[in-house]
Amino acid sequence: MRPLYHPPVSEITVEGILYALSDPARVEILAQLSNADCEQTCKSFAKIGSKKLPKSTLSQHFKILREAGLIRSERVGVEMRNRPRCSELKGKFAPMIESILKAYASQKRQKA
Amino acid sequence: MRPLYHPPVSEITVEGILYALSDPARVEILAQLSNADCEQTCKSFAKIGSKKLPKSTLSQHFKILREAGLIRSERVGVEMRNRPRCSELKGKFAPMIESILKAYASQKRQKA
DNA sequence: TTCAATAGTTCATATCTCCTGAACTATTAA
DNA sequence: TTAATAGTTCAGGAGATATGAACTATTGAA
Repeated sequence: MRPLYHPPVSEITVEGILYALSDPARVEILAQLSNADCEQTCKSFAKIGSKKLPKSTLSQHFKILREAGLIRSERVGVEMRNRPRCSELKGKFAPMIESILKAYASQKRQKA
Repeated sequence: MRPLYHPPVSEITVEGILYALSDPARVEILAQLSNADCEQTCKSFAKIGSKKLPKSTLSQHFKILREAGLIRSERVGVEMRNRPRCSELKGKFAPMIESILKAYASQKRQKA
């Protein structure tokens, strides 16, 4: 199993971030991860909204978020802990990401 | 030729906007359109960066931006005028879009 | 150790999406 | 009319995405 790749901040791009967040499942994952009290394993996302996702698909989604520079994944025992990298992205991308998550949260609130 | 569809603000979604902006050519188009003095026809985007795009591709890109609610297209004589809809999106999406364009512009500046 | 269980990754492939050349539509001007 | 210009639509192949099956890594128990 090849080691997980986390791009350095200098390699992260706006397009890459937007692409990663262009899938509804992935915005939802990042949004939930950004709630500090959220469980951070892949397993905990087996259901997103009302949709059940197979683990190979989830693994792909996490990989895309990871390689866009949005999250950091770290093995802890048998599971993978994922957390947003936003503290590392200060200034450069954090305002954009925050405004995206804010708009997404507000949209969700309105639908409910 | 079926009439161009412009979604009402109530139908515009965060995911839709992020998807539309997940293609480098499309962020670039929106970014340029957001400069008031930019030429607004499709024709004027036949080259994006160093890449030459065929008009069928461009037409698709404009359609996606339009149907995500990001631009309004209007026929004027033989050509199509496109302008961003951000004034209509006040509050709901404008901050997000602005922060995206800002991050994109700053990234471009840094590369140059 | 070995075995089983759990969590996730990787691979193969079927499906879906996107890009683009070619044909078509709409408008204008000669 | 006809020609020119600007864009749309369509069809096909090329490329991306989703997912079941097989694999890897870690832990805990026998």
